[in-house]
Amino acid sequence: MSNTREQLQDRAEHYIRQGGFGSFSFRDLAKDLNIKSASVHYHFPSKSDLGTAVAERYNRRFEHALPGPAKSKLTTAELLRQYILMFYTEMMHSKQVCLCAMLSVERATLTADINATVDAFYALNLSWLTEVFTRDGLPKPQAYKRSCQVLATLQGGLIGAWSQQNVDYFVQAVSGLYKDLFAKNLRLPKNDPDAIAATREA
Amino acid sequence: MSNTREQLQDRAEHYIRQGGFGSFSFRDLAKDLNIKSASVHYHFPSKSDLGTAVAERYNRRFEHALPGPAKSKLTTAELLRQYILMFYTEMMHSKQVCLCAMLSVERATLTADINATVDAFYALNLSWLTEVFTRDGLPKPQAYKRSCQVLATLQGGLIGAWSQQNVDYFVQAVSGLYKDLFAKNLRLPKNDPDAIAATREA
DNA sequence: TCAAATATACCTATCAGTAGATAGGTTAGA
DNA sequence: TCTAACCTATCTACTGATAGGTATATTTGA
Repeated sequence: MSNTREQLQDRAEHYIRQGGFGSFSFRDLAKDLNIKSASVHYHFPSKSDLGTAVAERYNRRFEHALPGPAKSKLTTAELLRQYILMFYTEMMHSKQVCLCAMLSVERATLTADINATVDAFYALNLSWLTEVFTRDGLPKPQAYKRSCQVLATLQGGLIGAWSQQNVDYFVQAVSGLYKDLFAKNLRLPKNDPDAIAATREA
Repeated sequence: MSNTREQLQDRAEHYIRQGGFGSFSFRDLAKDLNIKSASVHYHFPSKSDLGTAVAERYNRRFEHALPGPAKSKLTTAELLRQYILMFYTEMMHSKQVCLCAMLSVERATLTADINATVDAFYALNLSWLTEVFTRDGLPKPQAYKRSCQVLATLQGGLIGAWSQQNVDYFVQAVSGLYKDLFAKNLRLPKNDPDAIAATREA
């Protein structure tokens, strides 16, 4: 796997998660890597191919980072906390929004390939969450309801925080949710002032 | 106020709420109204002007639709139900996402004018929600936390439902939230099968 | 072993299409 | 006669994409 190909995906993901799929061109990517736009087409024949590759890579990364709920000895509350942290920390130090939240919004302008990969993201997350909630005896319909609620709050929190350039919005939204679910406070790593400042300036 | 100007905003809002600000051109609008793109520039000199006008109009509409919490004799639960319904019904029969959720996501590519109007949307909603929650004695920090949670869930729910073309995702997420807040079920108008089918096909 | 063939990763040059925007002309109604 | 609301025509900039060339490295076969 060539390094260039990976770097192109890195840059594309960066652009998508800041301004959406339409916010960058092959020439932008080329400039970033000091190559020509025709060379970008060598690695990804079409922009849809690139978008699909980036989204698939994102899903794989997400899937790999999810703690296996069945085998895990962690409590449900702790599993959920780790799940929330995945969103939180990535936002904190990459100052970016969930890739699939961005692509969700642009759905009408994207190719079927990309949309299918975004669909897979939802399926992946909802099935993991449902599994977690079902674990301690919650009936499947309730577990599914909870899953939708959690994912919606997380994505909505990210988008609102990004829009207002205020990480606290995310923290407030999610800690409210967590308390409703587990009747205890959500512990998050201390708000790093540098990261927040960096988010503001971006 | 010319009719054309209003129609242009209607069409622009429609495009934005389906595919984002970058998903349409002045030529698209011109075609929709059977005029020329130069005439669109007559009404809105720049695309930023148009975007700002559309977002401001959206805010005004939202503000007007919000029931005044102070004077209202409705319970907090009922006020919230009505608030939720604003998002729900608009999604149901316009098959579209919250305008500001779309614009939030594209923030990095938009002008300062548009972004300021989106900021005003969050301020407007959060202050209304906070006022509602404060009404029955909830301390301000808790009320604010609730407000972030509610708005995040609603916007995240809309985006997820739009992405998956499945209204039920929104309903699940929001009814979960509502039950946490008021310990009773959220009553929503029956899912209109036609509207859902229409959403799926779009 | 060494030349021929192939593959990889880039390049130049260019295409047709579309974008937002502007200058300046036309028309119809007050 | 003035102005609002359109028009034609055109500009520059940028988009994704393609054709075809080059240099380097790797693999293959006699």
